[in-house]
Amino acid sequence: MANVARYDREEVVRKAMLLFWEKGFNGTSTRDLQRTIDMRPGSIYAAFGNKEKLYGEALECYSQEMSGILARHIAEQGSPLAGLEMFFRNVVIDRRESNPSEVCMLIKTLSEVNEQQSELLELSRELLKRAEIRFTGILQQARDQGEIAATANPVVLARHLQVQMIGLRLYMKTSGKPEAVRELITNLFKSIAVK
Amino acid sequence: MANVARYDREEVVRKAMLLFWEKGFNGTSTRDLQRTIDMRPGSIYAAFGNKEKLYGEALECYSQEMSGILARHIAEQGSPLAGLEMFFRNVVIDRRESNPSEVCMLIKTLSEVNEQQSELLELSRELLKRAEIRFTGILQQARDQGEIAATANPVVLARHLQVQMIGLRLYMKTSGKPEAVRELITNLFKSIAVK
DNA sequence: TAATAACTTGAACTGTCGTTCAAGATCAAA
DNA sequence: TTTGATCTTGAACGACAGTTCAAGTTATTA
Repeated sequence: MANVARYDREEVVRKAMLLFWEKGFNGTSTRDLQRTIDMRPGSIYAAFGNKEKLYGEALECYSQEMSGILARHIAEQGSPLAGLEMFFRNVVIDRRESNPSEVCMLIKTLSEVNEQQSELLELSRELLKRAEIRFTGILQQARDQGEIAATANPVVLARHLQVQMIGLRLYMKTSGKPEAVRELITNLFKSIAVK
Repeated sequence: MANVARYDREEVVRKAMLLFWEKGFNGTSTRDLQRTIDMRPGSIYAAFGNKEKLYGEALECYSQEMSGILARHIAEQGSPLAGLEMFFRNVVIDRRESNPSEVCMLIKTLSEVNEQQSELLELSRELLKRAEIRFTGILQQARDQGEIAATANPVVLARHLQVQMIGLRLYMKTSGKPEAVRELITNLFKSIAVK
């Protein structure tokens, strides 16, 4: 064939994701990117097309990581509802300082990007929708196992959880009060659990 | 003394606010601003210092507007809790298309801005804190009037409302489902009201 | 009416942006 | 060992960013 790429695409996308997550789309310059992923402009544009498409791949990478974290918590707890609660605590409170940003990358994108990057807007909507569907499935399991009321509606509850996840992470960044947020999460799951 | 400014400062800041709210800090160029507020660079920099300071004034203008809207709803409803609920419906659902953005401008700032504009970060934190204190006061009134349980904690409840307001507005933009969001708001206020 | 302080104008500066592309390097196949 | 397709390099492009400032305009004061 010919010369073969000298970079690991997954690794590169992950590094780009961390930078984009921290600085946002407009806040990240292509020169920032070049340094971070250690590639020259020509290679980047040959591999990814442009900045927007690379950001798109970074968004998908972010989604996969979050999805993996959720799966791990559910497996560890051996219970859908307890797994969800641990996931909330972990993402909103514990990881807030080691992560590039306290805010969900999908939400950052949704609130930053305008109509000129409508593909990114649609992609973040799509990925958030998938997360909600994921929540719905987990809540159905919780209902089947009697962890939440048999009359509860998993679809409505999943929407509720999405609102909480979005709101809590931003409130964490706003207030800087982990104890207050911990209390809010506890109350949230108390109000969901079967009484 | 001498020549007098030919622009109305309040009006100019309000126009700048609407543009910044729509496009964000990094997404708004000074030339965008020049066109929108109809001032030349020299005048802008003489009046406001720089882009960041103008953005700061825009943030305060935004806060005042939101605060006014809340006050009007409470006055109209003649009840703290009903006023709050109408405020939520109005801001999250009714005004979403006429506003420059569906997302709260303070939250947009908080999630976009980095350490290089730490003044703006601190300012949005401060203004969000004021909003929360405002909520606390209203909830205290609601408790005094027996609209919520006498055992309810207005401070914790105000935090809860902040999380909801942030989450609901972003979820509205994510999902594009006003009916689902309306249901979430109804549930929220049902869960708060005295049973 | 002349002087002067305040405000406005817009060209221009320096720096950085996203992106392109010709030239060089690399490796599998012939 | 030569060929040739593929990938890498980094200088360079035009556009636009935030900001400055000398020159011009305006209205008040003396």
